[in-house]
Amino acid sequence: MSEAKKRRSTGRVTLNDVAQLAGVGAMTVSRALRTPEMVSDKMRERIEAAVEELGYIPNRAAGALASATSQTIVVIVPSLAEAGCGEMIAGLQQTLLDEGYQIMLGDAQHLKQQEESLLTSFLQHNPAAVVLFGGDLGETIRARLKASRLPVVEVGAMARSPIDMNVGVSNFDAGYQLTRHLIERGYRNIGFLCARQEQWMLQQRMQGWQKALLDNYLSPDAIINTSERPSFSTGATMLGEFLLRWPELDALICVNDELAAGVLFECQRRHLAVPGKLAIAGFDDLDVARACYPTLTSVKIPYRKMGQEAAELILRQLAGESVSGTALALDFQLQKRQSS
Amino acid sequence: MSEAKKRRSTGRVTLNDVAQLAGVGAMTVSRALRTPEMVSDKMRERIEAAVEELGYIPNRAAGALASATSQTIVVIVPSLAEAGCGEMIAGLQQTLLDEGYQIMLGDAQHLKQQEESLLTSFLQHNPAAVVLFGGDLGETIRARLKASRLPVVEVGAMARSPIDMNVGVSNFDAGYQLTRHLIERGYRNIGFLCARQEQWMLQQRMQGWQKALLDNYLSPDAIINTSERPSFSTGATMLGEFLLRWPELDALICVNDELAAGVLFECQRRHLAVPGKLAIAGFDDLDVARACYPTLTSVKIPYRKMGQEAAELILRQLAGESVSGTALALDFQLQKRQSS
DNA sequence: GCGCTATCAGATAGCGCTAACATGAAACTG
DNA sequence: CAGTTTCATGTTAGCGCTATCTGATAGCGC
Repeated sequence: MSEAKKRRSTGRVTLNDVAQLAGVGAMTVSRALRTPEMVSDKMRERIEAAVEELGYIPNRAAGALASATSQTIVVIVPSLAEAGCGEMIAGLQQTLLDEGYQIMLGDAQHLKQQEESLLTSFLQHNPAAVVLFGGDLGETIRARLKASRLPVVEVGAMARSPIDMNVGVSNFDAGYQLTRHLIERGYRNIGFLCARQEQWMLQQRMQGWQKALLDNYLSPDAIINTSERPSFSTGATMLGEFLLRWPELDALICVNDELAAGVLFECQRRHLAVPGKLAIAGFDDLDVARACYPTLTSVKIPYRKMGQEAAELILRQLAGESVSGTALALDFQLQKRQSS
Repeated sequence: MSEAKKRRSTGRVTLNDVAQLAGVGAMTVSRALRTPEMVSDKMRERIEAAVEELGYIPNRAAGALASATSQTIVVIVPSLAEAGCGEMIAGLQQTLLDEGYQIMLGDAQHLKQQEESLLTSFLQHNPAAVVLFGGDLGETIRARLKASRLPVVEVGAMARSPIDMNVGVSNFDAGYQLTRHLIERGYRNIGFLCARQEQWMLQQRMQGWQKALLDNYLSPDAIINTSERPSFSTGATMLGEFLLRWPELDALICVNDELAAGVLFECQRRHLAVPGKLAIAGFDDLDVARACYPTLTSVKIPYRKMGQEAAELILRQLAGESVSGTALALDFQLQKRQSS
C-alpha cells in the first residue's frame, strides 16, 4: 500500500510535526520559535511543549533558504597562531552565540590564495556578516567583499581604507608610545625587530618606533625585518644579528612579545644583563611577558574586547541600525615592567 | 503591469539562470558543478562559461535542504588557547577545504553549559561530521552525539570510551616515558605539576608519571593540582609551593610547556640552577621549549597531523567507507633537552 | 448595534536546489 | 536489424521553512 515510496523524507521531526501535535498551523510554530512576542501565551506554551516532546531541531538550511538570510558569521584569520586571534574569536562568539549566530572559521595560513578560496567557499553560505582579523587582504578580496554588500568588520588594526567597519587599536601610536617610554628611560640606541613586515598591524608598530625616534632626533637605523614567523625562536635567533651589526644597541623593541621573550632568552644564554646591557620591550602583553625573568615591558592590546565590539557592531547593523562605516579605536595600555 | 509583486526573489543569480544562458536543463548544471564526470565535455564547457559570465554563486542552503546533507564540519574545542588547538584546526582545514567542506567553530571556554548550547546550535545545521578536541565532554553531549549518528572524531587523547572515531596520542605513555627519562638521568624526587586535572588529556599524563615512579619503587607524592589555567604565570606561581612542601625535589614535570617554562622563569628569578638544582620537563613541545634558556625537555605531540588524520577519517567515512569506530594512536616524540 | 482598526492565526506559494525517475539517442548484442 | 544496454540529459516533485496575504476575532468609539 506504500505509495510513500517515491520521495525521500529525512525522517526527522519537522515544523509540521510540531504544528500537528500542538494542533496549530505551521506558521504559528515558526513564529513562536522566532518571534515569541507575536504569539499568544497559550499557543506558545502548547507549542513549546510539543517541541519538547518531539525533540524538534529546526533545520537551518531550510530557514536560510526561505528567508534568504543566514545566522552564520564568517571569520577569516591569517592564522590561528596569530597573537590575540583566539582571544578575539572568543570575544566574538561570546556576544554572538546568545543571538543565535554561529561562527564559520577560515584560517588562511598567510596565503592570499587560501583567503580567496575560503571566501569563495564561505560566500556560498550567504553569511550574515564577515569578520576579518589582521587586515592584510588582497585587493581582489576587498573588492569582492565590497561588492557583496555584506556587513564586514576588520578587526585588529586601524585599517588604511576600511572595507566597511573597523575595530582596532592604533598600532602606530602603540609603537610610538612604547618607544617614547624607552627614550624617557634614557635609552638612545633603540633597535626594532620586525617579522612579517607585510602585516599592516606590525608595520604600523614599526613606523611608530621610527617616528618616535625621529621626533627625538635619534635615527631609526637599527632595524631588522625577517620573514620568519614572529616566534620565540626567531627572536632568539635574531639577537645575534643585532649585536653584530649594532654593538652599541641599548634597547630592542620587538614587534610582538614572543619575539621579545625569544630575545630575552638569548640574552640569558649570552649572559647579557637585561635591562642593564639591553632593554627589551614587546607588544600584545601575552602571559609570558608577565611571567618571564625579568618581566617584559609590553603593550596590552584588548583583543577579546575587539571581538566583542565587532560582534556588537554586527548585531546593530543587522538590527537595521546604520553603523556601516564605523571605525572604532580601542585603547591599548603600556605595561612598564622590569625589562626596560 | 507588474504582477511580479507577490513573491520575493533574492535577485541573485540562480542555477536556473545559468541553465538558461547555457541552454541546458538545470539538473545538468547541478551535475556539471558537483559531479563533472557525469556531464559531457561540451556541456561542461558551455556551463562553465555561463557560470563565469553570470558570476554564479551556488546557494548552499538550498543544496543542503534538497540533499539533506551539508558540507559543514562542526569543531568544538574547550578553548582556542589550548595548546595545539590551532594547529589541529589548521590541519583539519587543510585537508577538508579542498573537498569543499567548511569548518564551523565553537569555543566552549571550558564550560559544560556552553558546550551544550554550541552543540544545540550546530546540530541545526545538520553538519556532515563533528570534531571534538580534548575529549572532556559531559555525558549529555556524548549521548546526544551518539544519538545523532553523525560521524564524530575525538581528537587529542585516546578516549576512554570513544563516541565514534578517535585520533590522538597516548598521553599516559607520554607521561610514562618522560618520567622514565628523568629517572634514567638519575633524578629521584620527581614532582608533577598539574593544572585543570579534569582534562582527561592532562590527567593521563599525570597517571603516566605516577605509574613510572611506582614501577621504579619511587613514590609519587610530590604533586600539585591547580585549577588555574596551565599558563606561564601559573607555572611561576606554583614553583614556590613545591619548594616549600618538597624541599628535596630534584625534578619537576609540568603537564604542559607553558607551565614548565613558567617554572623555569621562576627558577631564574630565584637563582636556582636548572637542571643543576631542579630539572624541568613539559609536554607539547611548543616553540618556547626550544627557545628558552636552558632549553626545555618536552614531548612533541603531532597536533597538526591529528587534524589531518581526523579529516581523512571523516572524508573516508562520508565516502561510504566504514571507518566508524576507528581509533588511531599517533606517535609522540620525547625531546631531550638541556633542562633535564 | 455599526463600521473601524488592531491583533493573532492560518493558507498559500514559493526560496534554490537535488533525488528519483523518465526519456531519447547512441552503442552494443547476436 | 530488432532488442537490449548504456549514457547523457530533461522532467517532476519536493526538501523544511518563511514571506505574504487573507481571514477571523476582539476591542473601540459613537
